[in-house]
Amino acid sequence: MEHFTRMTQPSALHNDYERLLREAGVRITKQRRVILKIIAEAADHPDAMEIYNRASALDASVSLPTVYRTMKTLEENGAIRRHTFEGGPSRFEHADSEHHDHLIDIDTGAVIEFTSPKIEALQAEIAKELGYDIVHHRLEIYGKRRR
Amino acid sequence: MEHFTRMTQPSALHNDYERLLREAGVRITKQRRVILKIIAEAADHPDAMEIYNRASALDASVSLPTVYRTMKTLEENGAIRRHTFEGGPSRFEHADSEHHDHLIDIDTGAVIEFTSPKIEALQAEIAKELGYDIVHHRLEIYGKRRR
DNA sequence: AATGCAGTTGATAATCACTTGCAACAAGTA
DNA sequence: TACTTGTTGCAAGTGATTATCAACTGCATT
Repeated sequence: MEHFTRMTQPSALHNDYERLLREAGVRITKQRRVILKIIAEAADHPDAMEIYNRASALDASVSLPTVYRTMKTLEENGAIRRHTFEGGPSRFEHADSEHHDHLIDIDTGAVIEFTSPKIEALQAEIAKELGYDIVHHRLEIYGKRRR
Repeated sequence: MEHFTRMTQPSALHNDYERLLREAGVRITKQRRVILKIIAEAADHPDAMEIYNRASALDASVSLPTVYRTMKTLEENGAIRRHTFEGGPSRFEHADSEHHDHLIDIDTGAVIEFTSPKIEALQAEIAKELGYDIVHHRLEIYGKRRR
């Protein structure tokens, strides 16, 4: 079998990201620290509002605009990945995991992660043939659970 | 080589769609006829505003809300396909072509279509393994032209 | 530890991409 | 031609995200 699946694991690497961000000239404010913690511990793919809700519970000083600004900053620094699934708001996940694609359960919104080196290889081949360098790509399968 | 590419071809199948839509109980108003024509003749992937602009040039009585409403109706009846590429508004194309995926030029927004039966097969295999039936999927490669 | 300043923040307003409410209108059938 | 019901334009509303701006705060320096 050439592809495999996994569920996101909570990780405690936010301190590593703090170091990384600091080195990139990003100040570690208490709001960012809280948001970073939320992301690091999330086993799902929360959107900005959900991150705001979770963060507010830990520190009432976090505002929604700051969540959005922070997500952009973290994305630019490679600390998180942004997913724009169909019809909904952006959803985020920490970036300290291997690249993977998503299968979205149309009925529940649940997200299952998977990777397929073969598909990756085929994509690279196609891009090359068209004269392009891949910056990134997105593969989403929308499905219904078979029963 | 198992995959191939093609550019969208203008087609004059809008009359077929008129029949199809009528049979589905959708009234063919002059606004819808104009929009259908725009879509049928488009060789690119215009968004709602662009369709509105092109339609307005042919018939000033077409409004933006009607474009949006019509796109939804056409999508529900399988006359068009909607694409939600990253960061931008929905873009549309007529549905009388084979399924294909997209390579988006990050610098110009240009869209190149391609298909890869191998990738399709791998996706089916993955979904099956996860216990899902594929409703639809989306594969987008974002790249920069190699020079 | 106190200082200075550029980066950050919260509150508020604005923007973008759509969507909805509603009265006037027009397709397609009787 | 009349009728019935779907459609339309306009204006207002929504949801997600971004911009403005004065007040604030990391953090490098003194």
